[in-house]
Amino acid sequence: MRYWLLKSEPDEFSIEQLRDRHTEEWTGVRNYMARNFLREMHMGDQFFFYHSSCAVPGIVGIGEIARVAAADPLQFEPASDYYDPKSKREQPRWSSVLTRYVRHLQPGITLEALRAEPALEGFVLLNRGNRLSVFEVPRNIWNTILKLEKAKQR
DNA sequence: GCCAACGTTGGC
DNA sequence: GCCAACGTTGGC
Repeated sequence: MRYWLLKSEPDEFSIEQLRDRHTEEWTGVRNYMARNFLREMHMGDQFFFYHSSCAVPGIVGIGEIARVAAADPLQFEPASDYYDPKSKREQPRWSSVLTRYVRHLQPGITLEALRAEPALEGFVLLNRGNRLSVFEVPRNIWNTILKLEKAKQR
């Protein structure tokens, strides 16, 4: 099993919405590196749900992959912001996975707190200028972040 | 709202 | 295939 991080602006789609709907198609990824990661995901892989471009950015919860990548339906919807007129149905350019809610982190781990943790030095998320919205989380980093969550419960 | 970082586009 | 211009992301 592999671990991932998925970013979303909570104004667009939040962890609360994923909790309420149980599952949701993770659409709208329009970057080739991010898309390639989506295509590597397996059923049961877990991911950190990250809230970006908001008052307190950070990791807010955990989800899992409920279905492997398939054609992102929005690329064929002319009315969608994510419409891609160059994508062909015979060979779709963009992919989406089905995500399922697992749990909130309690408490969430803010970007500020992540940056303050020496063990996380070198984690892609914290790299200067990182804009990728989908990437892998190494197992040791995953475990470190879960330990941080536990430590903050005391 | 600013701006650094960086991916993408398109002219050549 | 190079690379300048442009657009987007995302923290602050």
